[in-house]
Amino acid sequence: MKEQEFLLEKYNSFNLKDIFDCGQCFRWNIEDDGSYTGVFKRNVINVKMQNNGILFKGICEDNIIPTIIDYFDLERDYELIKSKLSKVDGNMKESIKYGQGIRILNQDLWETIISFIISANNNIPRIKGIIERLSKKYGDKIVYNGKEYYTFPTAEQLKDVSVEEFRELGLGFRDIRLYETTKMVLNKEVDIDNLHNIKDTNIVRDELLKLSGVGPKVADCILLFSTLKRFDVFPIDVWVRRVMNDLYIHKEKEQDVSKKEILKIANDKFGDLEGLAQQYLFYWRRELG
DNA sequence: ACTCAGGTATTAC
DNA sequence: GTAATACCTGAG
Repeated sequence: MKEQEFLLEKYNSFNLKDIFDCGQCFRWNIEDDGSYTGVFKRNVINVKMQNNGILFKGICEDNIIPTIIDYFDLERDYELIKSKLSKVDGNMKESIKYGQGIRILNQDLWETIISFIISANNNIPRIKGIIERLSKKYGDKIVYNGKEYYTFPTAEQLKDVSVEEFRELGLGFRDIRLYETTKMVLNKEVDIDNLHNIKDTNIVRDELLKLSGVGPKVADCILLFSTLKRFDVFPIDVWVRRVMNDLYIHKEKEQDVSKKEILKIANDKFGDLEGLAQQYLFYWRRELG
């Protein structure tokens, strides 16, 4: 397959660090020149900021232009979203200033499901390591610029992997969850392709919750970060609980803050953009500690 | 040795 | 329904 290029000259709300470090993805890595290289679907792409625009370059299965527009969510008006959210209050305005270049990627649903099951009670370096080993062992190899990259394995490619083999990748207690979820997806106990056709986010969430290893937080991450692209969700992890307590609730112990009260405040304040609001707040708080 | 990290599943009121 | 507890692993 030959290399393709796409130079995006006009853009806004686009910053590589903000996009790749805001916690939504695990397979993009920074290069020595400050560009990032990542694998998604069967594509290996390098993204580089230049003075004349953003250069996307790499191995792309289909035409690179629509592929990039779709994956980087380039048709959505983030400037409008940010201006709406900035009006909510000073906190939101501050967090948006910090993460002004965030875009929520349209990541493959299956990959997002597995990745966030792996993320449970885990840390980012280890999550990334597991995903790379999983891809190297069961995905397909793609060579680009003399280096080897691996596609994220499909459910079909994980069909015959045993619980023990999953554990050898360093998955820990998540081994059985990957095993069971792979089976459930393959036998269509949960028909994940059909989820895109369901309008009501709550119904989609209930479907995702049937999967092993998918609880409320992971389900909301999948809804927000995959091609399902629901913004009416508010994934609550330790950072979000912390920032919401500090800004709006002010309890002595953040562990005492209930999920319910966080969700109510989030919905009251941010409405149908609460998913985006969560991402700005999460990134802001986690980066500043 | 011990704690912690993008939670979930299981068990017991 | 809600609360308490165990859980792989590896880095600090």
